[in-house]
Amino acid sequence: MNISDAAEQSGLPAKTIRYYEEIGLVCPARASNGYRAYQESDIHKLKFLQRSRSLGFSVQDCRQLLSLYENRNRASADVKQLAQARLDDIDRKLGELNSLRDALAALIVACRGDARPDCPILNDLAADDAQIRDGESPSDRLEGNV
Amino acid sequence: MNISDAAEQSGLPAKTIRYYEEIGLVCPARASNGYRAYQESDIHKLKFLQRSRSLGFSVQDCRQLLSLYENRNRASADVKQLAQARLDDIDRKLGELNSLRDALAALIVACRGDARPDCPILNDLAADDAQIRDGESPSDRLEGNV
DNA sequence: TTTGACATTCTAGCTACTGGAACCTTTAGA
DNA sequence: TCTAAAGGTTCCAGTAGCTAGAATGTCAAA
Repeated sequence: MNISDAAEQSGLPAKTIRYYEEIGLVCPARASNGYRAYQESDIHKLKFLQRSRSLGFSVQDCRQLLSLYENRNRASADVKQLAQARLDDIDRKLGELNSLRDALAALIVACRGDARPDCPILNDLAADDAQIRDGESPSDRLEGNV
Repeated sequence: MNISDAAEQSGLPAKTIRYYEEIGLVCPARASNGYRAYQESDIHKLKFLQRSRSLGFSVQDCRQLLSLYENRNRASADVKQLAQARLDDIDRKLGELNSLRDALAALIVACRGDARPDCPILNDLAADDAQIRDGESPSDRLEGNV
């Protein structure tokens, strides 16, 4: 099976599949012409990756999950621990996003949004006590943008 | 004022402040020894950036907000529009994260988490119908990890 | 004078891809 | 059989927003 079929079956772009090979996640055999030749087992792994990535696991997490998946002597506790850590991340992020949302929504409501220059949003952003008000250090900030 | 004072007053790491200069956000004067010399107005801008970044605006958004902030003829509608777009982003992301959370939480509950290998989490990740089940294309995925 | 804290520039790395160029192979049609 | 298109290959560069670290210069206090 060539890479475009693998892409279709796994739901991943071909570029991504090549990238996963580059970082050693799924390394298919090669045909005599140099083309990648995907087996069913490779497709299975790619689907596994697609699904775990879509659940927000990092590529490193996926690597671990994949090796647990292939290990017949695994303990389900190990998997659960990984998943729980992810859930904790998500909950933390949800908390941050929710308070962000509230802060922003409040500013938007307060702004008339007309042709005049005075704007509570800008006033808030420029306020001298901004840092004290939300008491946040740079390192607390969200890791990725929305 | 040297960069470390600017860092302290703005709540941003010095490295970040240099980066902001590199991308043309805040470009302070230079002293005769080559050190960056921050004025009050620079500090003000840095604080503005710190606050708007902490509200999740992208650096590009911040650039716009900063220029609106400095434009006495601005219309508050322009600012409001930017903020509203951000809010929409956040709401979309909250929706995604919430469903992610639910899916993951359900899997975790179902997993015994003991020394045995059988694990509903892995089963789900490996399921053949995973893509159909959540009907998601690769491009729909969350832009950043948690 | 020396030491240490601070400043400078530069390069490289992080995540997880993505786009594009230059080139090779296969396949379908005239 | 020739040709053109579609697909494959590798490699390099870029994305966002910093961050780490090296090599070096400057300044203030003991």
